[in-house]
Amino acid sequence: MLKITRKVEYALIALRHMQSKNVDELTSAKEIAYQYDIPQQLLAKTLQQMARDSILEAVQGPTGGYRILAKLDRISLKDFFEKLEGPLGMMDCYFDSECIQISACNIRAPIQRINDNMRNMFAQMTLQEVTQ
Amino acid sequence: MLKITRKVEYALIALRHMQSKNVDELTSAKEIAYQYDIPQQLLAKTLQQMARDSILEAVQGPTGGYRILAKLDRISLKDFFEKLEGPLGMMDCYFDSECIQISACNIRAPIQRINDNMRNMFAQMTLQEVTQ
DNA sequence: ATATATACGATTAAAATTGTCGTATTTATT
DNA sequence: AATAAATACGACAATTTTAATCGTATATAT
Repeated sequence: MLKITRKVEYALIALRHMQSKNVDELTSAKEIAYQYDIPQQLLAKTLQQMARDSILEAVQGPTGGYRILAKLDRISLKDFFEKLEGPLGMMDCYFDSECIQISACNIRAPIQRINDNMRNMFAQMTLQEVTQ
Repeated sequence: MLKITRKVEYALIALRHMQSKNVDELTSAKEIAYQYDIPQQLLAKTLQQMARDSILEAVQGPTGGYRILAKLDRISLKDFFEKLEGPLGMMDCYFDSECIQISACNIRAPIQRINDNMRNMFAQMTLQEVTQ
């Protein structure tokens, strides 16, 4: 429970790797996959998604690759997680509830309190803090 | 990602239900399962585990059931989660690491920082706060 | 032209979670 | 003593989620 996914893990590894380079230098999926022993295609999809989310910039063609586009100190960990994985809730009913039992449920409110604390925590940490 | 499990969910529902009763009154797994539409056997196992962990007291035989044994304001959410689900880490390498890539890994330290924050947060919330 | 990179939908594989089954034990009630 | 209703718990099955792969298209430097 309460685990991050490989997708997030790979994304963080990639960002950290890119941060150790010059800002406009390109890094290919292959390079990262090889260096950290990550499935290349899967990593590539994650990088592509980050590009769609304007966190990275992608350059096609040979000699292409990715570089960091966004200001990482402006992106909270909460936003980052939600960009990659969708809404961040400890229970699905936090957002859209198709739970029929909802009227009988006696823990919705307390869970939401925990959840708010967690979201708050991740809202206060920036990507920069994590990848610097 | 970062979801609590049904086991924890059912445990919280059960505790909250029991807290609405007299302290020494017994509640059967059947009663809770029926009222909240939870698989009875699964709930029973969770209650049994809580009994092993001295959170609940179990009474056998017909008219038997469970009652709250522990002081819920003395149990942190972190301890509660760990009793039910084992070590609480956002990545498995937080505890025992069989990750071969570990020397190449560039995010172990940052992830541990996030993790410490999360553990800290759950260490500061008590079960009482959640189920009251 | 060719090689090498990104782009991405569809599918498969693996792992984790969730739920069920079967059987044993305890004990209040008759 | 017999019965019924509860807990106890290991083993198994089903389901869901996550992770990984496949196939094909597109872009572009050489």
